[in-house]
Amino acid sequence: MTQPSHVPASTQGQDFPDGSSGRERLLIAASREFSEVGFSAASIATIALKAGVGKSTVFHHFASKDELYLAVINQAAQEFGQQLDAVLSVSQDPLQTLENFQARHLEHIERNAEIARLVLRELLEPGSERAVSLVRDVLSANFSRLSGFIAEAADRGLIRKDVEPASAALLMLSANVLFFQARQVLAHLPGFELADKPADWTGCVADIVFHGIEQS
Amino acid sequence: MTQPSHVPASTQGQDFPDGSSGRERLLIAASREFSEVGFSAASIATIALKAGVGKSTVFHHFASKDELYLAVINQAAQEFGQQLDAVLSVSQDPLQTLENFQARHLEHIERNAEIARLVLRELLEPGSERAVSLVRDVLSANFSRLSGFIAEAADRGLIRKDVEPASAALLMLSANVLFFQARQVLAHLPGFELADKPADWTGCVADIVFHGIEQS
DNA sequence: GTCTATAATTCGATAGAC
DNA sequence: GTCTATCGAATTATAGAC
Repeated sequence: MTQPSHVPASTQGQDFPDGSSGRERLLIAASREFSEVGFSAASIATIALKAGVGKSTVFHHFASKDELYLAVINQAAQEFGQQLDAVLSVSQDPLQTLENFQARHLEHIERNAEIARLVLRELLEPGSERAVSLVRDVLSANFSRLSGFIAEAADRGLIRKDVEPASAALLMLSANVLFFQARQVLAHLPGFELADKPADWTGCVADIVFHGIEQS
Repeated sequence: MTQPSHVPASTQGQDFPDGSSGRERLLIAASREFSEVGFSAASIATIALKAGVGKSTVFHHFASKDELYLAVINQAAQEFGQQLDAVLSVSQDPLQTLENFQARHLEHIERNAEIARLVLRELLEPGSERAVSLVRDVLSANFSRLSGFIAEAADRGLIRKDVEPASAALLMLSANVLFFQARQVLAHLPGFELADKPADWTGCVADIVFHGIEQS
C-alpha cells in the first residue's frame, strides 16, 4: 500500500525541477525554510515534508541539521564560484577584472538575497560556532580566489606589494555587503547618488580600490 | 510615604552619574535596555523602572518610544561628532586625516558596540521606517562631515574630481562596519592577518582609499 | 527541580538499481 | 548480492511550563 520508496510521496504544493532527486529537493526545501524562518526555528520535519520525503531521509543525505545548513549555503557559494572562475580566467587588465568581479558578486548576493541575509544574520550572532564553519569551510574558497588574483597581479608587478591582497579583497567585499544590507536607506545619505545604481557602485568601488593598490 | 516626586525613587541597582537628571538617566537606561533586548522587545515600563522615574515621565521627555530610541542613538552619534570635528579640524595631509578618521570611527563603534549592533539590526530589517529616520535624522550629519572633507580636498586639487566624495566615504564606512560585524570570523579568512589588529586595518583601508582617489 | 512537549537523531527494515 | 534511497518507529536532547 505504501508508495514505492524511491518516489516522492507528496511535495506539499511546492514546485521542484522535474526528475529532481530527494537530495536536490531537500536542498531546495531547506533553502526556502532556512531563509524564511532562520536556522533554529526551521524544523527538519517541515523541510522533509515540503521536500516530500521522510524525516529520516534527511539524515541519510546529511549527517545533521548543521550539515544540511552548510550544504545549502555551500551550493550558492559553488554557483558563485563557477562565475568567479569565468571572470578571473579572462585575461584582461586587472581593473577590468576587478570591476567584473565586483559586479558579479553583488548580482549574486542580490539574486540569492534570502540566503545572503541568512548568512549575514549568522555572522552578526556573536560567538556563533556555525559562523566559523561557514567562513572556513564555505566562503573562504571564493575569497581565496579573489585575493589570489590580486596576489598574482602583484607578482606581475602590476600591484603594490606593500598591501595585503586579502585586505584589498575584504575591502571590496565589505562594500558589496553594506550596499546589500542597507540599500533601502543609503538613498537618504546626503550626496550619495548610487543607491539605485548597483552597477555604478560596484564600478566605483573597483576603481577606487584598484587605483589604491596599483603600482605607480 | 512616597518619595518626593522630583527625586528618583529607586534605580533598581543600576548606577547612574551623580546628579543626573531624569532625562539623562532615561537615556542611559533606555540605551541599556534597547541594546539588550532590541527595540520591539524593550518595554517603556521597564526602562522607566530602571531609570527610577514614573512611566509618564518618559512621555514627558520623549513623545514616543520611537523618539526615545532615536534620542539614544542620536546621543552616541553626537559624541562621535565631537571627535570627528577634532579630527577634521587639524590641518595635515589628507591621508593622515583619513587614517585618523577611520581609526576613531572604528573605536567609536566598538566602544558603543551594543548600540551599534542595535542600529545595524535595524538597517537589516527590510523596509524599516525607523531605519530611514535613523539615517536621515541621525547618521547623515556625521556622514556629511566626512564626505564634505573629501569634497573640500578635491576642491584644493588634492583629490580626483571624477569620484563622488560620498562614494569614497561610504566605502570607508563599509570597511569598518564589516570589520565590526564579522570580526570573530575574519580571522578564519585565509591570508587575512588583521582581524585582531583594528588599527592596522583602519590604516590599510584609509591608505587604499586615499591612494585610490588622490590626484595623480 | 520535575514534567512535558517538541524537535533532533538513530535504528532496522524494505525496495529497487546494478 | 551489494549498494543506495527510502521510510516508520524508537530513542535522546532540549526548552518551557509548572
